[in-house]
Amino acid sequence: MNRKPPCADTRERILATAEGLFMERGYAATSLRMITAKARVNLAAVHYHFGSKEALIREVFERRLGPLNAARIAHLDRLEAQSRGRAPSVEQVIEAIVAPALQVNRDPLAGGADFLRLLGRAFSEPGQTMREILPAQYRQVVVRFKEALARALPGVPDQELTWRMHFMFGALSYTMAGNDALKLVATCNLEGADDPESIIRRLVPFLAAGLRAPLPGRSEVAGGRGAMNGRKAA
Amino acid sequence: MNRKPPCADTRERILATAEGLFMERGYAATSLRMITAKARVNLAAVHYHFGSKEALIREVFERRLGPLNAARIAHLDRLEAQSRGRAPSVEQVIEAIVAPALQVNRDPLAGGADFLRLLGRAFSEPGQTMREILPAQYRQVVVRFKEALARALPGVPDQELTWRMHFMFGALSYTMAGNDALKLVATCNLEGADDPESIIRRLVPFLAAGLRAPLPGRSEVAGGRGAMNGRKAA
DNA sequence: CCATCATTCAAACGTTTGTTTGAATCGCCT
DNA sequence: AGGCGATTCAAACAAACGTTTGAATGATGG
Repeated sequence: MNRKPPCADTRERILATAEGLFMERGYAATSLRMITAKARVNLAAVHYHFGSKEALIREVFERRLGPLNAARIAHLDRLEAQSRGRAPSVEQVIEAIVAPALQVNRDPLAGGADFLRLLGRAFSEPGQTMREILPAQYRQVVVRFKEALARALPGVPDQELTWRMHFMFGALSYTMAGNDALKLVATCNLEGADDPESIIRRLVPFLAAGLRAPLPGRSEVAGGRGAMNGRKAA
Repeated sequence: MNRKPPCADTRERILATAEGLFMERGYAATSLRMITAKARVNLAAVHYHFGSKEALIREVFERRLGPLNAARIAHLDRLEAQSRGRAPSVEQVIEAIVAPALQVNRDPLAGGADFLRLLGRAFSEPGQTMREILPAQYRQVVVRFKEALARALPGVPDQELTWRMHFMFGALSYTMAGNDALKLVATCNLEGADDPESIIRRLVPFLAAGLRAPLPGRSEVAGGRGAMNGRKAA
């Protein structure tokens, strides 16, 4: 089966190196020669093992995103099994999305911070490739978590919930990708920027409050001057 | 002064075409030949008018982002002048960020939706260029709006507010860039996705509620099962 | 021990990339 | 008219790109 010439981890080293380079330079700006040089691998090896550059990035994503989203759904399953009858809270549902990502961050073998930053960028990256990979990988997650959030937020209409989930994924992917963008606008030193757990501890309440926000009025954009704390409208 | 050969709008046509192509294909994946061909302009014209490809994208951003952020600060100035003594509300401050972008969206001469989507992607795009352009263009905006939000949210500590602004910019830029990413995860048809005003009407309450969220506890991530509507903690 | 197969390797393939060049073109001012 | 300066243009540049090829390599199974 496995013929093992001097180094048989060629495949793995290509994937790991490509992951890092795609993260810090982007897909289009990363050449196969950069990857193979840094991985100390022959240029032709990438075509031998993957077939093309596009097939390579496809595999870089699928091997990470599959387990991550599976862990999210498993977390949600566990949550709904524990609390029989009663629906899990908004915070718990959000944590089921965020905690698996946090675990990936901690585990370099699962991709570590590199993959999370790459993933955060993938959503806003153009090109046909990502528009094929991401929907396939996320469809099930979106359906399941929207159901769970709908149960936790019975007062929020379907359309409104869809939008708020969209905003939530925005803040989430931006935060995951953001170690760079963060410093762009940071006037003061962000302490704890290197500690993902403290970021999560701040992000979850933010998102939960946003999801529970009072429903927007029919016409005007801004609430009155005195618009005060989140009081559910309906 | 202005010698006007048959077409003197060469510069402008390059900028407009580059804006559109960078938006839909990304910076690295857009070649000068694509731009000059679509703009019906000679290839060498871009080097004559701008000097290099990087200088071109730099100008694409600066001519749009400058006025946009200036309008945001002007909006905030007007807001603070009107309400003497009392601090503007969170919703009003958020609207000062969002409304000028909405106006850009409506006005094709100011860049239109193309530039907003390009801008939304710019934050998560790698490369040294963006890490030089964006901080310079946004520094003043961040400082001013953080001051305004701090006055509107006296209970939120400085560190916490910085993070929440980060989350806010995330949801905002993701939403602006998102007409593509939107369809990625949308299981049901998002009505109003083409109407920016209705998006804003949903986004502002979401962000305001997130900014006003109860402060996170010291240790645990998720609130209790019964964690209910936004009650300010401190 | 030789044949076999998966893997590695150096070299080259034809395109496309950003950039440069030098001559042609055109409106303006004296 | 005529020369000037700004602009356009076709052509070429070297470099880098993704991809392909065909021979070397080395462990495995008959």
